[in-house]
Amino acid sequence: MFHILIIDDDPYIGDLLEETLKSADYSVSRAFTGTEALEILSKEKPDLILLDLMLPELSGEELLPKIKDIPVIVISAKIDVSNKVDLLLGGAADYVTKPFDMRELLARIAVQLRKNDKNELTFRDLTLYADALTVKVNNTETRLTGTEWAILKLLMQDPLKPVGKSAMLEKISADTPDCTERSLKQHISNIRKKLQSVNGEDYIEAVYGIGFKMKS
Amino acid sequence: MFHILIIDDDPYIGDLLEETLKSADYSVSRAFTGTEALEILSKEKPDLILLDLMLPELSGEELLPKIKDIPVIVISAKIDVSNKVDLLLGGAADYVTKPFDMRELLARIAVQLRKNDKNELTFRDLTLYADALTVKVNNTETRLTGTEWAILKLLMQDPLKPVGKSAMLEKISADTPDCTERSLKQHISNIRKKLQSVNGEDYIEAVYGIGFKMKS
DNA sequence: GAAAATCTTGACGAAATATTGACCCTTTTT
DNA sequence: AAAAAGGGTCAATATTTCGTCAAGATTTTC
Repeated sequence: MFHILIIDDDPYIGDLLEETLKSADYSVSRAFTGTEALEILSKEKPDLILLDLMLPELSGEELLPKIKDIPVIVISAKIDVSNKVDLLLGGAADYVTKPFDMRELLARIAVQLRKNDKNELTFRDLTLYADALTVKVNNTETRLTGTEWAILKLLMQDPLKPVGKSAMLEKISADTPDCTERSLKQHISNIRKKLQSVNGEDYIEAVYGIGFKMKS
Repeated sequence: MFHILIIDDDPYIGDLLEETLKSADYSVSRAFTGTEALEILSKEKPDLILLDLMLPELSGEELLPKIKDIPVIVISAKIDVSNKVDLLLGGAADYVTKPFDMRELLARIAVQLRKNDKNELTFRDLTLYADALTVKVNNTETRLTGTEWAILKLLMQDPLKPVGKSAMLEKISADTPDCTERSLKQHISNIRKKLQSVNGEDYIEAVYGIGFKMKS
């Protein structure tokens, strides 16, 4: 089940949203101020955020840049186009103006969550499965460990772009708190070995001084 | 550069879109009917599709499910919410109603292309990429080392103005603490060599007694 | 609690990158 | 015109990073 954080100081709209989302089978958290939202985000990581711009203390515009890796749908009464453009370019995934139709909002939420939903990731003849901790190389399935899988996923999410070593460590630190650059190197080596054992190819490329990327 | 396919039978709106997109530095293909669109898609794979619903032969609603793995922004005069919802759930990435503001459309396109971070720097036929540590010369990609990239970036940030050697050293000292004017000279030479190996041109010019600038 | 799987760390050769010396050419100064 | 200073490049050396083996530490599984 997907988890959604509603950030809105207006209790009436907030309640309406919460009720609608719950009946659409989402779980919901609530924040009424920007600082409260940050507090919640430090503890839990929702799949999506609904953000009203008019907030006491910390405004929505200030809050948005602080949110990383979670799609944000901005809800606002402001119909000003330049404001809308700024927010979209500033990281918002979508922008809905009040008053909005609840069915449309639900559809736009579904669009954002659809991206997270695909539990397969492919690159050349590699397929990474989300639920099984495995990769298929050339139709041969190979088992990976948890961290190996997490690392390969990071690389395959954006195969063209090198991923920095420190960025990797940060993102996999949840499962392996004391993974260092030293051990990361070893994990990469182990992934290579497992993939190579199938058809002898090396799929990973080092970018000197930066990190790693998929070999294109 | 990103490539966008416009599917619209109205030549006036299509021309307007094409012109706007081109001036925003996208490359553009055009289709005027649904079948024509499918024909184009069998040959090329754009990064994004703008789809008008009112099409002769094959309607936009029928065309949408046939498009796979490419984000589609639907443009339509239909403001009917249930129609909007159906399309969004049916695979559309976004939905914009006519009449629309061109700046907003551009922002929504940028969101789909995740072009939020401007990590490109161009000068003549050079393009410097921030995340990959590469330059494209005449569409041929060449890899640079970290310091080479940092130096070229400084020069390309404003190509007309010469950059002093001491200023360069200061700004790249984070990565290479013991780079001197002596080694800087060598790095410049190495950059030249890499760029020249593509089409024989020298892009860097020395300013006697000061430093370096891009050759204009 | 023993065995197995996984994670981390030390060591060392290989590869990529950075720095330096030598030498010649060009520009500026005297 | 000669001297001095800056610029350009080759080649050698130094330094940093990468890749892997093997061993020890930790966690998971039975």
